[in-house]
Amino acid sequence: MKSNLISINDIARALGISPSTVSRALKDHPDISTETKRIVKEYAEQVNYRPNALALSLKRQRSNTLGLIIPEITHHFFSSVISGIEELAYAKGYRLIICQSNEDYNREVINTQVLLDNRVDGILISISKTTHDHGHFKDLIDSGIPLVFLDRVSEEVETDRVVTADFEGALIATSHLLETGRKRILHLASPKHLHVGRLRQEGYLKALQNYGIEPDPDLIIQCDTRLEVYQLKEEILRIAPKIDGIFAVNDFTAIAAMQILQENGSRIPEDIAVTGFGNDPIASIAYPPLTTVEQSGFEMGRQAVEILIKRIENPSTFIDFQTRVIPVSLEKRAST
Amino acid sequence: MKSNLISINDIARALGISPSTVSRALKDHPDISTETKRIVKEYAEQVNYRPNALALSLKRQRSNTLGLIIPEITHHFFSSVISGIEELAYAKGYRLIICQSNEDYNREVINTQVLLDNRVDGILISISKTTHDHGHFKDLIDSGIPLVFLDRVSEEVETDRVVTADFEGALIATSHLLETGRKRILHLASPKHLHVGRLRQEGYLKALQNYGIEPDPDLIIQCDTRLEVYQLKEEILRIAPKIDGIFAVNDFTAIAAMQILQENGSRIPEDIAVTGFGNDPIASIAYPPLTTVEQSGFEMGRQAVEILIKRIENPSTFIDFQTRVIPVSLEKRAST
DNA sequence: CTGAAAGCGCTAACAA
DNA sequence: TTGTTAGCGCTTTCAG
Repeated sequence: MKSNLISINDIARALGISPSTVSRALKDHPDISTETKRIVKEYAEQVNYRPNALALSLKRQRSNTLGLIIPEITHHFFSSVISGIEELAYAKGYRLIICQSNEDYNREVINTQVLLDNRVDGILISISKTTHDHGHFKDLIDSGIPLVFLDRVSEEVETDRVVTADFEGALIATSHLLETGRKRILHLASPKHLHVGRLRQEGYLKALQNYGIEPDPDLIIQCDTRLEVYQLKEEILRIAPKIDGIFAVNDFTAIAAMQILQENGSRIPEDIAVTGFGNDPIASIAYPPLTTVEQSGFEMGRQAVEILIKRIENPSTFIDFQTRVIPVSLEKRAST
Repeated sequence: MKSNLISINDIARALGISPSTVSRALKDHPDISTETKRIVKEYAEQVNYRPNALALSLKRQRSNTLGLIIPEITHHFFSSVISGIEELAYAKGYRLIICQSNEDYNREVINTQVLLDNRVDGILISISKTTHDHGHFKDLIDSGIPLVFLDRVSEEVETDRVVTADFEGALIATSHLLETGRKRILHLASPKHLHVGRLRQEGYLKALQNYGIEPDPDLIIQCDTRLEVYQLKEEILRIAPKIDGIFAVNDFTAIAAMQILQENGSRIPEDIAVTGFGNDPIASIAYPPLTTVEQSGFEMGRQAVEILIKRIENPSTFIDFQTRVIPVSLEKRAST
C-alpha cells in the first residue's frame, strides 16, 4: 500500500473538515464527537498517516532526540555504552544521534555544534583524549541543554557524570597481584591528563601503599595502546627481568604486553602475572585468559540516559548534580 | 558567553530589519548590500546565532539525516560498519540516527517507522536474523525513501546493496584447508534463511567440489554463535575424530570450537585446522591465532553511504540498482 | 462540537 | 536593496 507521506491537512481536505479537528480527533481530544473521531481515525489508518516528527519538534520545541559524542564506536567498551544508551532511549521514546570524535578535539567541538543545531534535548559525552580545553562544554551548559559525562569526564564542568569505579578497580586488580605474592609490579599507564588514567594509577599506588611497598617511578610507563606496547617493546623487555607482575590500564595493553613477553621467553603467570582493565571480549580469549576488571559499559549507558532524561523531563525542579559510580569486579583468569 | 538559541527573528528585531533580509544576508545573497551583510553577520556572530536544523528540514523537506538499522551495535563487524558510515556521512554533512534491532523482527519494523517519522532522507539496513517477512522494506520503497541494504540483504526487495564477497571468502578459506591436505572438513553454518550464511555454505561446497570431494551432510552443522558451540559440544566432540578441518561461518564460532576441541585434547592445527570468517580483533589474539577471512566493515559502511547519498541527491536521474561486492582476502595465521 | 488563526524558525516568490 | 507574505506540518487559543 502506498503511503506517500500524508499530512493532517491532506486528511482534513479529503474529509472536508478542518485540520484542527483532525489533529484533535487523532489524539482523542474530549471535545470531538465519537463519530468524527471514528471517521478521522479510520481514514488516517487507511492512508497510513504518520505524524511528521520534524514539525512536532519545531512546534513543541522538543525533539525527543538525544545526542552522543563518543571517541571511537569501534571499541567494545564504547559500543556497549552505546548499546545501553540506545536500549533505554528507545524504550523512553527518544531517538539517538551518534557522533564520533575519533579522539580528535576539533571534531568534538564541531560535534557539539551539530548536536545543538539539531536541537537535541540532551547530550551524552565521553571526552576525546586530545581534548584539553573544555570551553565547548561550558557553552553547552550556558545554552541550557542538559549534559551528562560518561566515563571520561570533565572536571572543569559542573554537571552529571557516570563513571567507572576506576580507583577501586585498579586497587583490587593490583591488590590481587600483591596477594598472590607479586612485589615488583609494572604499571602501564594512560596519559596523565585523562582522569580515568589518573584514578587507575592512584588505585595502583594505593594498593602498593597498603602492602607497604615503596612505589618505583621506573615501574610506571605511559603506554596505553597495543601500538605503544610494540613501540616501547625494548624498554618493557629491559624491565621484564626486574618485575613479577603487570597492571595494565586496559586489556589491549595487557594482552600485547603478554605477547611480547611470551615471545621473549617469559612465562605467564609463572614469571610475570598480568591483569588488565575492562573485561573486553578479547580478555577471555587471550592466551592465557586475562584476569581483568569487569566494567559494564551497557550499565553506564543506561544510567547516563536515565539521569539525562530525568533532567530533560523536569527542567524546572532543581536536582543536585550527581556522579554515579558504576561498580566493578575482578574477573580472575589464568594470567594471574 | 550566553548563546540561548537566537532565531533569525530575534536578530531582525534587534537590528530593526526584516527576517528575510537577515536570512539573505547570512547566506550572502547577491541582492543584499555589503554594509547590511556586515552588520548582520557581525551581530549574528556576536550572539552566536545558529540556524535551527529542525526548521530548515521542515522547510526544505529534507533533513540531512540518514537512518541506520543494525542488529547489534556491540559486534565488531557492525561497529566498524557504523564507523565507516559515520565517517562519510559526517564528511558529507549528514547526521546519523542509529537504531538497534537486537535481531528482533518486531523491533526492526518499529525502527523503520521511527526513521520514517523522523523524515530521514535515506535508510541503511542490515536485516535481523528473525526477519522473514519483508513487507516493511517494501513499504519503505513505496514511500519513496532510498534504501540500501548492507551485508545482510533482502532478496525480495529491489534496491541497492553492499555485500561481502561471502561466496568467494568461503571458497578461499575452504580451499586453503584443502590445499594444506585436509579432506574431512566440518562446516559450522548459519541458519539457511540468512543469505550470507547460504552463500558461505555454497562457497564451502564449491571448494569441496573443486577438489573432487563428495560433501557429507553430517559435516554441516547449523551453529553460528559461541553459545551454540557450547550447546552442541557433545555433537561436535563426537564428530571430532572423523574430521581434520573446520570452516566456521564466523570467528566466534571458530574460536569457541577451537577451545572445546583443545579442552578435549585435540591439537590445533595438527589434528584439526580451523578457519573463521570476519577477521574480528579476537582472531589475531586467539590461541592459536585464527586464520580467517578479512571483511572490511568500515569499507562497506562507506560505500553504502556513498550510494545512498548519490540516490538522495539525484532523486530524478534514474540509476540502475547496484550490488556492490566488497572484496575479501585470507588472513593466514597459526590455526591452519 | 468544530473552525479560524497564529506561530514554532526558516525561505522564497513577489512587491515595492 | 529590502520588506511582505505565505507556507513547510502541527498544535492550541480563541471564537463561534
